[in-house]
Amino acid sequence: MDDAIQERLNEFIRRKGLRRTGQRDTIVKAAFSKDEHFTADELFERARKIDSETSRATVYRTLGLLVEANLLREIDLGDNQTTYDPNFLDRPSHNHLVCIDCGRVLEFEDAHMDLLNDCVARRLGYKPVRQTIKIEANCEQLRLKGRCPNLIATRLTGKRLRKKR
Amino acid sequence: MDDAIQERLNEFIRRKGLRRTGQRDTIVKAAFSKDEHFTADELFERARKIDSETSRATVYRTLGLLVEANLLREIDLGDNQTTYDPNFLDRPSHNHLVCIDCGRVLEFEDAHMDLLNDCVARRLGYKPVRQTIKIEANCEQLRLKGRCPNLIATRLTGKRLRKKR
DNA sequence: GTTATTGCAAATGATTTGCACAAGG
DNA sequence: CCTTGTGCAAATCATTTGCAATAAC
Repeated sequence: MDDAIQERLNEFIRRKGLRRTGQRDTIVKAAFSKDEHFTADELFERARKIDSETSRATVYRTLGLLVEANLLREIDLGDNQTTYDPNFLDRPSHNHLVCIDCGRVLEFEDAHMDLLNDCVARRLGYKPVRQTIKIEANCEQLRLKGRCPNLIATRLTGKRLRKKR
Repeated sequence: MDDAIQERLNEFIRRKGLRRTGQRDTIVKAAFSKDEHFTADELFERARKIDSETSRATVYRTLGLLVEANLLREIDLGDNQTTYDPNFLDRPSHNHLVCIDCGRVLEFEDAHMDLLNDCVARRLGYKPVRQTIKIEANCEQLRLKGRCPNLIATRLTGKRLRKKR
C-alpha cells in the first residue's frame, strides 16, 4: 500500500514546491502502518517509536499536508479531538458506525446511500463534494446477551472509551 | 414553541432534582428565540442582551443540560467549535448540507435515508440510536452563474464564514 | 437551612505559531 | 545559498472547573 501513498505524496509535494524530508517519511510510515484510525497524539507516539526526535508540531503540520493531499481524512468521533482515517484511498466513500457501548468504530459502504445523498444535494441546488455519515448505535449482542466481546476488550485495554474528554 | 420546551425542561429538571432558575430561563429563552443554529459564544451574546450578568460558564453548563434533555443537539460544522441545533424537536431526524462556498447550512429530511441507515446498522448487528449526515457541497448557482446571493450576504455580514478557526 | 447554582478567574487540553537553527535542492 | 522544514516553548481558543458567594425549595 505504501507505494501508492508515497507516490501521491511525492506528486503533491512536487506540485506545491515543498520538500521531501526524513521527518515526513517517518510520519507517513507511522500513519499508514495500520488501517486503524488514530488521533494526532497516537500518531505522535507511533512516530516516536520510529524516530524519537519527532516533535508534536511536525506531526500536526504533516497531518495537515496529508489531509490536503487527500491521503487522510479527518473524522469526528465525538470526543474532542480530530481522528484521522487512513482508509479513504481504498474505500473513498465509506462511512462510520460508532458503538455507544464500547466506542468501537465500524466502517461500512453503501451505494444506495451515496446515490441518495447525491440526489438530495442536487435537489437542493448543490453539487455534493463530500458526505459524512455517522451512525451511533448500541450493540445488539450486548443488549440481548448482556455481554459484548468488544466492550470487554475495550475495558481491558482502556483504549477508545473516549467520551467527552 | 416555547411552551413545549419549557414543559420538557421543567420535567427534566424535576426528574433530576435540579432547580429552575432565572439564569436558566434567560438562556433557554435566548437559545430558542430563533430557529438558527448557534455556538456557545453566540448564545452567550444573545443571553447577555436579556440579562447582562450572564456568565459564559453558566451558558456552557446550561447547554449541557439542554443537550441532555434532548432539547438541543450538538452538530459539527467543521469549524472547531460545537454548534447547537434547536430544531430537532420539530424535525427529529433532519440532516445538514453545508455549502463549501459560503458556509450556509441547509436542513433536509429524507425518509429513505433514515430507513437505509437503519438497515445498515441492523445488518451490522447494532441498534441505531442516532444518525448524523453531513453533506458538504458547492453551490450550483455560483458555479454556473458565477454568483450566489448567500455568498454575497455572507461576505457582507462576515458571519458563518468560519473555516478552521 | 440544605443543596444546587452562579460568576469569576484560573485550569485544561487540543492544536497552532514564532523563532532560531537545520536541512533539502 | 536560498528557502522550506523542524523542534521547542509559548500562545491560542473553546471549554471546564474550583471556590466563595447566592439563590431555590
